[in-house]
Amino acid sequence: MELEQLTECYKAMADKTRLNILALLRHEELCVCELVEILQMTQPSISQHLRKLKQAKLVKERRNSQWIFYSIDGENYPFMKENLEALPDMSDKIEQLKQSGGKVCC
Amino acid sequence: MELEQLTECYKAMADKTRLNILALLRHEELCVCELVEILQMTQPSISQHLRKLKQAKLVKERRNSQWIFYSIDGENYPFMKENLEALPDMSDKIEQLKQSGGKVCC
DNA sequence: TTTCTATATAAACATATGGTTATATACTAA
DNA sequence: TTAGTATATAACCATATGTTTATATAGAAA
Repeated sequence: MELEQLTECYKAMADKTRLNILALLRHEELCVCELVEILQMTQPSISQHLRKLKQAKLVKERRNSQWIFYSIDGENYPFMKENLEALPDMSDKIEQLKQSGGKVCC
Repeated sequence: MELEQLTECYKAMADKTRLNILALLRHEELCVCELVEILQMTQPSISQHLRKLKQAKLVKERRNSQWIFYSIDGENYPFMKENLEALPDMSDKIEQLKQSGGKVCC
């Protein structure tokens, strides 16, 4: 692959918050406000991290009325499956969100 | 794996020069002055990139008299093999170095 | 229309990062 | 020992990055 695109990919992954987002999206698609709730960060910060992940083609978005759902876009790098599998399991965070009523959405 | 260590790994890979170094080391171990010659960068710059790669456990070093040879350390991340395979082939650069007498070493 | 919610964008600022120059360290050879 | 080569480190500077606050945009509901 081209070094430029690979660099952009790894730059997108070179941040703890963004790896957290990817680890969460491995379980299911989530909207911005759900990520804000789980990661306890401000909405603009999450939005800007998502923009970087989207520009690097690591996630894709889907609008549903006023919500925008983000999910993993696993087709753009031949090594991405193995990389995502190395991320920690975050199912407890998702479960927590559902039980606190934060899911459904927002 | 731990997010902290994964972040350090991807930070180490999030630079074009360092991806170039990894792509070169895929072919064979190289010393600092050979990398300086191939990449046409200053010696301190290459040294500092190598330090980052070493701290992230992506490369290891071996001293041989006054030279220090760097090579891939592929055992620390389960996904590294696939990631390295996506790097561009640089055998022409290695070949060029050998033909110009830059090899043997320094 | 107006209001509310969800998300994106912009501006400002502090910190991190990469390159350069100068210097230090380690080893070799004379 | 001294001189030369290979590499590492430190200081400095310019640029990149992440966070915050404020504001803009888009859609839903009244």
